[in-house]
Amino acid sequence: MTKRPTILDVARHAGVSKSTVSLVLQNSPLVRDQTRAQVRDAMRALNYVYNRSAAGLRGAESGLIGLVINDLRNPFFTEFAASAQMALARAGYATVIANTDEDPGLQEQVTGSMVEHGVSAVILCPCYDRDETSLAALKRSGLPVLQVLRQGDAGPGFPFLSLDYASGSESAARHLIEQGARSIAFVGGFENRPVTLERMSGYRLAMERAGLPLKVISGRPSRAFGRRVALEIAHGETDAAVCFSDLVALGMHAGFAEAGVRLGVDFRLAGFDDIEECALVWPQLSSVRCDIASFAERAAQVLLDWLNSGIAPVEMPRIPVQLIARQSTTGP
Amino acid sequence: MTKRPTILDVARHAGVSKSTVSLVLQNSPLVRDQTRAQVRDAMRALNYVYNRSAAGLRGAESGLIGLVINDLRNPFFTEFAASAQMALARAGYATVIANTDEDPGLQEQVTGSMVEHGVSAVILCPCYDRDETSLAALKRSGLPVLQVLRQGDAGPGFPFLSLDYASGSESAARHLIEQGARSIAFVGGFENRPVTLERMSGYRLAMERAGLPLKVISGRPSRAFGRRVALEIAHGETDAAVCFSDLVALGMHAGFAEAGVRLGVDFRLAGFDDIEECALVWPQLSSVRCDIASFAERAAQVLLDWLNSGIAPVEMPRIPVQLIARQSTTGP
DNA sequence: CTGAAAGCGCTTACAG
DNA sequence: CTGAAAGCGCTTACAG
Repeated sequence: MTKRPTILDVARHAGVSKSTVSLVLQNSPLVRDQTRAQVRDAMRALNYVYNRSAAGLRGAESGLIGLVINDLRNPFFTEFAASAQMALARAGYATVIANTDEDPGLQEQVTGSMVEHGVSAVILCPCYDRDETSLAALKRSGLPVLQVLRQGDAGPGFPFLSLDYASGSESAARHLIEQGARSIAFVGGFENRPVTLERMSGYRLAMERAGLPLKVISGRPSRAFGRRVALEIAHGETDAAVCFSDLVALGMHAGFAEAGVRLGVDFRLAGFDDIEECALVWPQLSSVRCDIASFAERAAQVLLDWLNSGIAPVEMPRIPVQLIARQSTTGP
Repeated sequence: MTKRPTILDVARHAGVSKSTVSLVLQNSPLVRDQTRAQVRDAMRALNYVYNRSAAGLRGAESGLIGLVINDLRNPFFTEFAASAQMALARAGYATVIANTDEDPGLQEQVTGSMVEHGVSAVILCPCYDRDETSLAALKRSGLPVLQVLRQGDAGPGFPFLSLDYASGSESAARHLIEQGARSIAFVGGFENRPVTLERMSGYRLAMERAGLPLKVISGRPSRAFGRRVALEIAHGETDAAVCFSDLVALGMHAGFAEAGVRLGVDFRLAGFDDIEECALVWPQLSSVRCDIASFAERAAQVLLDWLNSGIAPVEMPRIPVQLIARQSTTGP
């Protein structure tokens, strides 16, 4: 494999100066159409490949966006990441991705690496990290960083775009009450975390309004935890649950199947996020739709606008969510 | 935000030449310990950030690996991507990821973009594309490209690392036969594709050996397709199925639940991939374990070895897989 | 072990 | 509209 041709080679081949080639590369209107065509032909003839590192060095945009996700294996975040990456690709940006696996040490490493690579901006769904030292490099960099879906421990360090979790769990709880449930639990999520608190607050509000007692069962937001809880509370007095997430709800779904509890009849179950699977299990799972694909596109757009305008977004409203009622709460 | 300090600033601050700083950056043994310490102090004092674009320009490794995936929303590939990214991060590489969504046009765009960004190598799970023009840029680049999990249409264009799909479906079919099943279908996957053919071949072998008739129900490897098939064949003569993937099997799982068919009793169902969910649904789903996390680490290692040694890997053996029998085939 | 010099492939004013 | 020149922040021989 011989050396890649440079703009100088292209310039020679096209019989112009390398400045002209550079201008063509940037779609400058300064170049005559005919010249532009010549240059393009030369590029094709030589199999020219643009070298972005070189461009970046001279001050151009790197065309690289960092995407830092706390848990990439969770389908909710997978969908977010895939959609965001594709939206960014449509705008001509490549995405450097990293899973921090909820580990501040990893978060520190990967964000540092992204800064070294000269990303133009970052979309961050942070892991929890009390003093947020793991975000120091990002903060120092002065890069546009859009925080999404989860507020870090240190509060609003970066502009924050998220969903209206509170109203989501409120409508879920209200729906369960309307269906006749009286002993409704909130299942899953760790109680000291912002997302949990938000998702719980709507549930709490609806319950208090209806004069019903709260029942919070905290724990890892995983299928395994949900399954365990279902097996424990099956055939008990609890007659419904709002879950922290669909993963928890799907775990409960499996646990209740195992315990012979009929969803929508013996017990009413609502998830949160509305991942694809909800409509494809049986009985179908009611859930709070977050439309994460649209949310991801919105996030990408906010970041691109920031990048283009140079002005950081301020105080973004929470994106509305919507309860999708299915068999697990309304019966078959 | 002021300009980032360069090695020249660091050199001045530390009272050495910039060459020395560069050597420290590369952990060269040529530098005296004391000098190295001085330089490191200066870097810290100035908040120096290494500029990889500049380094790359002068010939150094970019430290960037491309990861091109046909369907990032599929949990099987998500697990692969997340594990590969983390293994690469451990080796100091950042990962540029792209979902091609089975679209050759997108594949062409994103691989081109990766080459422009100067990735050092690529891990590719290609989308199907008859003439593979979408991979032309990658081929021309001469970069190390490791193809994984799926052979492209044009056959072995790049070194290929994959799992022993054939023996997996063979042991699944044999297991079903041993459990007493006689009318066993192979469900899901498009028949003209290499992965489908491989995953089917083991099933075919086992069935022919046992003198049993084949029954192939092809289609999209999705939950929705599996569910539809289950609803169609429920309470029919078919008494077992080997599925193309867990997604198909989980769709069938839901469909059978809806149809009132008892898995492991009325019908024996085996999936393929053994994603986490298999052990967390009820009845638990038997599946062919691919241990995709280990596979991803292996793939990362093969690529890193290639990068370090400069020699392309040859003829890699298929990684063994293993049937995990659970309630859906053996009964509760 | 350390320094001075050249150069990687681009972009960006500045002339013309 | 196009060209000549400088320079982005590094690494890499080459001296010393």
